[in-house]
Amino acid sequence: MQADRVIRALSALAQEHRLAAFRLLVQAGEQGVAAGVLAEKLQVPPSSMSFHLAQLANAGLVTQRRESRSIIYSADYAAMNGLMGYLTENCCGGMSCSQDTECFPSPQRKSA
Amino acid sequence: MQADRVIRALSALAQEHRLAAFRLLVQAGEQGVAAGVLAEKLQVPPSSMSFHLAQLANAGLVTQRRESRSIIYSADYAAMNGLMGYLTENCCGGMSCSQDTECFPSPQRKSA
DNA sequence: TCGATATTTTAATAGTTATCGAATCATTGG
DNA sequence: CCAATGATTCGATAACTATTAAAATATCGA
Repeated sequence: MQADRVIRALSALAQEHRLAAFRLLVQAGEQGVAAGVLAEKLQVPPSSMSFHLAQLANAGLVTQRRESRSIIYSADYAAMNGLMGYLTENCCGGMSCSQDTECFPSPQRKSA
Repeated sequence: MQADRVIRALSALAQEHRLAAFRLLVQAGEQGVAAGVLAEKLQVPPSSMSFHLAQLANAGLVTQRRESRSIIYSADYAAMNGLMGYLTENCCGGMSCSQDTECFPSPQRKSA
């Protein structure tokens, strides 16, 4: 992951509502959560939520799919892995048990 | 680490010059780097560098000490560990080899 | 003490981001 | 097709962030 993408990902997460939304999406897993549900859970008006979700999508941290009238957002674990990898490599002295620090519903290790 | 601190840390790193400065500080280790040296390496005017270093300090990611005329900045590995821990726990599904994902010149594991 | 060096603070300005109501677009059920 | 539902886009505004020259502060060496 190159610095430019990293900065967009960090900016995307560096905001109260977006960090909260992303956490919920991570919890929800592959299944994802509808935009309206996120707005309600976070007590944010729909247009604001939409704005924030667009930022997360632009940073590549979430994907979206339409399901009937709803638009369902899901965390992109590969992108988050990429971010964590960059931070570990470049901002952490390169430590951490390198061979296996993956975020979870990633290719391997399908979780519960 | 609580969400508020995490957001300040993420905001601090979500900027070209600050991310670059922090990377240099991580590389430099305990020894640290003077503000002026950072300004020169990053090709940023001193007053701008100072502004960015203040943001990093405010986020708790760096510490500073005076050494004669210079002010030496160093990465705070514990803070970075805290950030990584939060992200792993809350934004990654809680995976990663939890017992040992420390950034390096932390208490244990003194590095090369 | 004076001048030079290293850095921060101040202040003005430009640019970016957040907020949210209203208008718009897409999908569905009747 | 129409009304209802779920979501996004638009547009105005407020708040914050970045940039940098100039002034101020701190330390040192002579």
